[in-house]
Amino acid sequence: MPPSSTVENYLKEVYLGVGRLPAGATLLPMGQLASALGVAPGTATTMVKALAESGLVDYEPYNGVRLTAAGTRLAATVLRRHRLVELFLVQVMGMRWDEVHDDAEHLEHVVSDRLIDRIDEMLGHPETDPHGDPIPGKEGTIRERHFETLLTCPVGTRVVVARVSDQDPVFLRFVERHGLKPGQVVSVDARDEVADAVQLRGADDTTFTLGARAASKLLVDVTPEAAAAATPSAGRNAAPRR
Amino acid sequence: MPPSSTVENYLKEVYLGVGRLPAGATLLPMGQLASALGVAPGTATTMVKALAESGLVDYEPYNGVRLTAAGTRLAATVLRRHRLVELFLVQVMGMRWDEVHDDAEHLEHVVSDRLIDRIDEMLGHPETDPHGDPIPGKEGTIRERHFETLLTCPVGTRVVVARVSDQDPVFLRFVERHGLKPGQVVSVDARDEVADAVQLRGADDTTFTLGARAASKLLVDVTPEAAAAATPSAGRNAAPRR
DNA sequence: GTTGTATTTTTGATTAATCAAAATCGCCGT
DNA sequence: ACGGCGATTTTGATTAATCAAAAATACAAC
Repeated sequence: MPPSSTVENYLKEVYLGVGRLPAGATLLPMGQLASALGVAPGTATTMVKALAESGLVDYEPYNGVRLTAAGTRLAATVLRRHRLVELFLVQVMGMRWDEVHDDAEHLEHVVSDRLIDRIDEMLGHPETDPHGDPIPGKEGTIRERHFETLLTCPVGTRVVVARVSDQDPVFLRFVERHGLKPGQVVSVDARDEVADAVQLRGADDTTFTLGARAASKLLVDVTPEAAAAATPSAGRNAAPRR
Repeated sequence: MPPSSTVENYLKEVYLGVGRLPAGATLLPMGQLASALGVAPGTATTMVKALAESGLVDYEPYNGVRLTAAGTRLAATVLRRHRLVELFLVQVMGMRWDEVHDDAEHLEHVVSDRLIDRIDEMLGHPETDPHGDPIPGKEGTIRERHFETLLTCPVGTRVVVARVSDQDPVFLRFVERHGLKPGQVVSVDARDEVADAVQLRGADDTTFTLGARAASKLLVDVTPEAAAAATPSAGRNAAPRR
């Protein structure tokens, strides 16, 4: 009776899906859950009813799902495994940050507590994974910080990329090429509402443009302390230099 | 259509089961397969028929199963993943050799080719895992060496433990305590057929007794080269000293 | 208010893997 | 050669997860 991979995935997606909801909303519509999981709507409904039965989610027919405390705890441990594994694959195994997601997606369901603790220890109890996503604590605690995005942050100030909220390898490689990995510094030169784009200036003073959709996937830390602490060119979690 | 974990497990157990068959036999009885997998006999029959349909095994009703060439190749890649993972957990993650089996049992079904290649490379393309079991090659080739056991090897000569054919943690810890890990030297002082036991002398000249059942699980290399090459006290694949 | 549309739920089936228990088979021993 | 017993196969059901398509529902628009 450990939860099946399927159950773990549902809980994980409910957690992530609720996080992406517009401010104020707390119920994830079934359609969104179904498409995040790549299953038919009816499948999600059936499964969610079962999860509600087990006390892992609250389910309001026609309105959506939300995690209970127990469900949140479980989702957090899955996310913890996923993110620790991703960071491990980058830092220890020397894999690229854009190629670790799929392996992590599978490994998150099978690594034992003993092994995940070993990984956590080996990485020095890290707080975030290579994409800047927070790593939940051992007891299922998640500290989600709030960030601006390149679409909402003040123009002209140097900000530090904190998190990239898209796992697509193509996008991640693009982000890397432009020096936008978590930990790297950038500033918004201008923002053009009409053109739906932002003008950016990287640490090396090169400028480039990003569409609004892409810009909104780059979460940034606007506090002065962050800018001060940031390494000018190299991001965190880079592959081990030798 | 990658093979399911279940299929991989069936193929793996057919491979291992056939290996344990008395000399001459090549067909693994369904009962043995079923109990190795922990399923009811009928379940094994049903599944094996399906595997035969897919051309992975030869199935002779009432006689047993055997792998086809295709089945052998698949079994080898599963075994390769399992054994590389076990060695990785010991060498890189610093886990004990008696606690890695269960993790490997799960991981063997989910590690990607890319990751397993990375592990293989990181370990320097090892030939055997911590228990001395051979690691199949990338292309599904398995080189099984033939070994004597402490029950059949010559009395009085120094031999090198090559392989321990039992994954039980309790037994493995016992083996370790007595300096019988793969790579370590031992010699048989005497063998008593009636008492069903062997008198052993370890590298440090301590003597102890092993029952026949246990002795037969310790495969040894009796060639003089092996004895010459062996480190007197430390076995291969020991945890990284620091 | 009625109606339309998009979303959600229901329904009925399917697939993979399993079990328990009944039926069957192979073969050993006298 | 035959009876019986242990191993194997069959049978009938079950569980988890899924889909397609039909039915129901919510809500916004008119």
